Amino acid sequence: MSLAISLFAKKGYNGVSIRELAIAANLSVAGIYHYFPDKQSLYQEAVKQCFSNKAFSFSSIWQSDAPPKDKLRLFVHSLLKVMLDDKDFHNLLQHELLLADEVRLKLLADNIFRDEFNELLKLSSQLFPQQPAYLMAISILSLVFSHLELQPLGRFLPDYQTKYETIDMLTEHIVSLLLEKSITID
Amino acid sequence: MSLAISLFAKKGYNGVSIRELAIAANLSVAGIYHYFPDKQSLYQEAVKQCFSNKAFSFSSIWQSDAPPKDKLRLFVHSLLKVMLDDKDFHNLLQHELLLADEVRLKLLADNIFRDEFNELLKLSSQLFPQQPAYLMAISILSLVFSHLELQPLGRFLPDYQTKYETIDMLTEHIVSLLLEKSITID
DNA sequence: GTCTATATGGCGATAGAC
DNA sequence: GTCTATCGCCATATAGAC
Repeated sequence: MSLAISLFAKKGYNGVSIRELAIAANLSVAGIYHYFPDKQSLYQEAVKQCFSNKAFSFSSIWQSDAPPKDKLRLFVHSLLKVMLDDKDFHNLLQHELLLADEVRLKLLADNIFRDEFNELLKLSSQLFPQQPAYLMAISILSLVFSHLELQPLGRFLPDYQTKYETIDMLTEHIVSLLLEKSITID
Repeated sequence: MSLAISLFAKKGYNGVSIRELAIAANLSVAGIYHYFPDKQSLYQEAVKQCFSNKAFSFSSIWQSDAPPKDKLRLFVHSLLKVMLDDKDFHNLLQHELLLADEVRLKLLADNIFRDEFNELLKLSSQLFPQQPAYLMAISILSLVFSHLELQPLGRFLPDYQTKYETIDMLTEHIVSLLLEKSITID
């Protein structure tokens, strides 16, 4: 199944055939249909397993009594690590966002993201009381998410350096961007 | 051709058949092959046209003598507007980032994004001298990009309000997040 | 449970008339 | 330039033996 997840993550639903999945599973095509009624079911099971495997266990962060700023740093670092360690998760999530199937996105929101997002909302309202908590939480997620998403393109943009892809540098940048006053010249 | 762009943006390369494209173009399948040697060429032409249509004409912003902070606000607002006005562009870009074809991403970087990104780098180093310009520029793009990308999911998350999707509210949030000191409680 | 064999249909692409 | 007709292939899915 983990091979199926990987294939769907890399090539998308329409990019993977039952034949490929059968080979990856060391099974004949008919063998696949013994376990799943059709391709859609297989795909949805793959997504479900990939996402719930995470279980997004950031609970130790939320439960610690570290100061909010440290919690933010830990969260950003952990999220970056989860995404970098499991590119399949990142890619599958992007595919699901693109498909934008309302039913499946609602399941995702309720089952996978809801609790973590609530904690992130709390943290946001503590650290950034002058901003709407919802927008602030999305912004934090955006910074992590999109930095990774843009990396394949960024490698060809001016001023790019490989060190900008390291997890520590990204964490430091994102956290200080969020927390430190910018010294601006008007 | 704009119908082809729309189809590819919504369903991805593998999700659209030549037959669909033929119907959309009011042509027979063979008719399509009079103009394009194969499906790949048609797709690449669609991408090219969709992206260069933008030409990303933010030049008036860069050339103005407005203070840097105002330029930032104008840029964020304009980029949000471009993305919201042309969802096909946004979706097609996401598909291209997911495919991560090195050759095509390099073309994209060189032909479409390079000049605008250079301007954004300049602005970033003016406004945020304490941050690496590259990371800062990517962060600005990330905030715009991912807020939109996460909208379909965000609608099912706690604390969501429809007003958070308005272009003015998003602009205000992103700009003030970047420019204003956060009043944090340790 | 897993296989071979096959049904049925859509796919990308082409031939050749007009 | 645009069409109808068709090719060969691969897709999803099923039937039925073992």
